[in-house]
Amino acid sequence: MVKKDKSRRTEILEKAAILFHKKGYSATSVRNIAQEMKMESASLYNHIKSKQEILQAILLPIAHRYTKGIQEISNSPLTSIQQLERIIADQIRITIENIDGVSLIPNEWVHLEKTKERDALKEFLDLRNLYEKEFKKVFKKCIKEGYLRKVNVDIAVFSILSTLRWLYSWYSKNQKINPLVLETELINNLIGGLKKT
Amino acid sequence: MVKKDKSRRTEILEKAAILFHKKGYSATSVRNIAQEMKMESASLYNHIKSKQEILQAILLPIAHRYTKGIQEISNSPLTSIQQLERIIADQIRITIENIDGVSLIPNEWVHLEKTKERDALKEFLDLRNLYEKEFKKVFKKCIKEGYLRKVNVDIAVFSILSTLRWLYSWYSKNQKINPLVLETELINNLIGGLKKT
DNA sequence: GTATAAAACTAACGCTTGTTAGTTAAATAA
DNA sequence: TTATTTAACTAACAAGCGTTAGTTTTATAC
Repeated sequence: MVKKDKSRRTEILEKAAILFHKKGYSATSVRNIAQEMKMESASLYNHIKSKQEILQAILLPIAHRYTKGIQEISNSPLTSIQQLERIIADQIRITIENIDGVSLIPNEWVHLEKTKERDALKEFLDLRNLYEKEFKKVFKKCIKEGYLRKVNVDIAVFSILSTLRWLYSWYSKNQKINPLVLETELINNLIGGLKKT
Repeated sequence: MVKKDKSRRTEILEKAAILFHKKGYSATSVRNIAQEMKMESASLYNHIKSKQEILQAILLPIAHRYTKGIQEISNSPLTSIQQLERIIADQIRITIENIDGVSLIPNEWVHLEKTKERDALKEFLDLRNLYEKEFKKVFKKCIKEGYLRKVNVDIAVFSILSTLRWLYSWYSKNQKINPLVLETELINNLIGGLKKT
């Protein structure tokens, strides 16, 4: 048995992600998604439970992926500064792999709801908090072990994460760039700084 | 004659900005805004032309403010690196002054439309392009004059602007911080970098 | 105090929304 | 071939949307 074709459901999630990316969750109607799938809106409901479920099915796996990634790295035997670099690289990779899905992470999560099946909003925010906590832990270790200057951790981490959150937007318009170049350049800027020494 | 009270219209724009910030333009209904104003939705139309006009009245003045700011600075007799620092400081100040309005800049501009009165979408994008162009110009000058390393300008500028775009989000949750501390710390991180030398 | 203007109200409009019910067509398994 | 499942369809729903019309109340000017 060969690997199953991309399921109809997956197609829907992909099309929806593109539309959500372009217009936002609220401004995208179920009929818009159906049109993109070349079917009637009612037919979508053979594959999905609700519009809300689509959003959850896009966002939550990504949020889990982020958290899993940072935990594996921070538990690895790398030095703290190597860990920090790997964490940044991991985010860049996730973004490039799934631009439209990732594009919803910074803003559209506000439309997650508590449904019968799961409290998606809480689930998302818990994962995000966990991620941020882990990130700060590694960052502090980098300072303590003398790799980084003694800066305000909250401000510095917010600044780095901002760049990574906006990467999807920049990368959408600059896909020609080599991902590896982007990776090294970005890590260099974020950690090493821009000033001539 | 004493200075006129904050007009009812301005109140509406402020309330709307808060709601747009919280839920997004599309998910915010005219009735939501009216409720916040403690009036009926129809009464809003004594003060505004349409929901779309509200969005335009919030976003476009801010966009103009940004562009005016960067142009004044880049035409000043400061050195290139001083200009860069001032541009960053200016953005930080605009953000702090009007958090809810600024919060709409990164994403909600997609809901701007061409109306009878003005092509708000084009107007916004033109301003944004102008801003980015000006920013890159100053940045390149900083490199040319030896203040900054020879980095990829597109990537570095995107990275700095990302941090500034996300500032509203971070600052909403950390208002206790002294704006001036934030300013110096952020400029230092963004330009000077984090690594110990 | 009366006339004018500003800003609220009630009621309703046409349209779009997410979703359900019931039915038919296509694909798969026996 | 027949039975079963999957996935499409048409039609419709109740609720909410932005907005308009017309009216009444409140504030301002003479």
